[in-house]
Amino acid sequence: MIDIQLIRDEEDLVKTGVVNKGGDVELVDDIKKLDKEKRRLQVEIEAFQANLNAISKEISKQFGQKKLDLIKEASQISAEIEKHRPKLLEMESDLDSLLKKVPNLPLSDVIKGGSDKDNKVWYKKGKLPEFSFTPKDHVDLAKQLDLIDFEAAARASGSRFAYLKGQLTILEISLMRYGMDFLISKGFVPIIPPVLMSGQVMEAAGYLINNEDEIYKTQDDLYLAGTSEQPLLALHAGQIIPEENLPLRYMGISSCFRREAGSYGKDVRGILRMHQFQKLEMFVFTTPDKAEEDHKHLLALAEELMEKLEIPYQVINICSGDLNFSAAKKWDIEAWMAGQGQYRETHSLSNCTDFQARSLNIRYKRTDGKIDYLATLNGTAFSERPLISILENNQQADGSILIPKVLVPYTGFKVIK
RNA sequence: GGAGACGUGGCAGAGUGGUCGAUUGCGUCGGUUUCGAAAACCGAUAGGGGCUAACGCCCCUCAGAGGUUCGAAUCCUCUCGUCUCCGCCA
Repeated sequence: MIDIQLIRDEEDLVKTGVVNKGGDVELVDDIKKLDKEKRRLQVEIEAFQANLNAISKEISKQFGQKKLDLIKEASQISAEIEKHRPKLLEMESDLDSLLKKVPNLPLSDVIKGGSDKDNKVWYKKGKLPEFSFTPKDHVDLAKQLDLIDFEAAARASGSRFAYLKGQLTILEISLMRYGMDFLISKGFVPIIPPVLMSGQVMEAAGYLINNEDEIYKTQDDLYLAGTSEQPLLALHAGQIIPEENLPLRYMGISSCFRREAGSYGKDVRGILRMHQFQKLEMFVFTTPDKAEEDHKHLLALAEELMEKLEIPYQVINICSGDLNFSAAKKWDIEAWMAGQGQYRETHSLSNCTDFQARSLNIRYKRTDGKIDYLATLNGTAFSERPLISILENNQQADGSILIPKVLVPYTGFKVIK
C-alpha cells in the first residue's frame, strides 16, 4: 500500500508514477478529496469524544443530583457521537479501498513504457551453444528420453500439467538442492512455507488488485500461493524488527500454482508455462535506503547461479508499464533455450520498496529509536524453467543430454540417456 | 471432529465496571559510581491517528469484530489463534 502522506505532500509525483504504471490519475484526486473530508469529520468527532471522556471522569467523582446531571449530559454527547460515527467509519473504509488500488510507484531510473514491448535488454552473458545438427526442443527431447508425460497429466489434471519422470525428476531436485546450498553459503535462511494463504496476505503482496484471476482460491477462502514470495512476505507480518538484525534473507522452496488465465494458446508447448511448478525464491527484508543495493545483490546471485550452470542469458530492464503492482523496479533474466532458438524468462527480481511492508505492518526499529516500514525484495533463484535450457542447450548428437558440471555431485550421473 | 483452559506492552506477569494505556519484574537505552567493566543506585522505555507555524494538545488501541453502559482490559455475542485431553491421520 502506498503512503497516504505521499499523496498529501507530493500529489504530482504520485500522479506521474501512477500514469507511468498505466493507472488512472482520477484515483489520486478521489483519495485526496476523501481524505480531506474524512479528517474534517474526524476532528469534529474527536472533539466530542474528548468532552465525553472528561465528563465521564468527572462522573466517577461526583454524587447525588450533580452526578445524575452529568450522566444526562454525557448521554447527549454520546448520542451525538453515535450520529456521526457511521459516516466516519464509512469514509475510512472507502479511503482504504481507494488507497489499496494505487500501485507502487516506479523508481526514477525505470524506463517509461506501456507494455512488455518497451522492456530493454540491458546486457547479455555467456556463449550460445553451437550444434552440428538441428537442436530439438525440450518436449521432443523429453519424449525421446521418457522424461515427461504430458498425456497422463492431461488425463489426470488437464492441460498445463506434467509428470516429470526418472532422471529429470532427479535433475529438478538436484537443481533446487544446488541452489539451496549456494544460497545457504550466502547467508539465506531456507524456508518451506505454507502455500495456502489468506486473502489479506495475497492482497498485501499485491496479487489481488490486477491479478486476481491468476490465483487459485479454495472453498475455505484461502489462496494457493503463486510464488513463495507471498508466504515469505507474511513471515514477519505485524512485527517490529531491530535494525541490527537486518537484512533478513530467506529462501523459500515451494510448489507454486498459477491459473494462467488469459494465456490460452500461449506457450502451450512443454513445461514453460504450467499451473504448478517448483520454485526456489529469494526474499529479503531490508531498510529502505539499502533496498537498491540489495536488489543488485539479488540479481548478482541469480546471475551467478546461471553462470555456474553455463546457461547463456540476457538481463532485461522492465519498463514502468510492465511492472507488477507492488514493484518499484524489476529485472528479468531470460535464459537461452537452444531448441527454441530464443531467450525466455526464467527469473524475475523485484524491489517492492516499503509498499508490501506497509500493508502488512512490517517495520523496523532504527538504531536512533525511530520506527519505519521495511523494504521487501524478491527474486527467483531457480524455477523449473532452467531445466528447459539444460535439456535444450546440452543436447548431444546422439540424443543424450549432458548434466552441468556443478549439478553432477547432486544428480549422481553426468548424462541423461 | 469432541471436551476443557487461555489470549494484556520486547519478554514474564498483575489487573474483573470509573484518572488503567495499564502495578511489578526482566530486558533495552541514558546517567551516577569506576582506570575500565560488573554490581549497586537514579531516570527513561508501546504503537497508530489527528490538530498546530511551533511548544504542545486531543483521539484510538489490552487477539479481532460487534454489543451493553455516561464510562469496558474488566460484562455479553461472534470470529480467529494458542495450550491440554480424547478421536483421526503422514
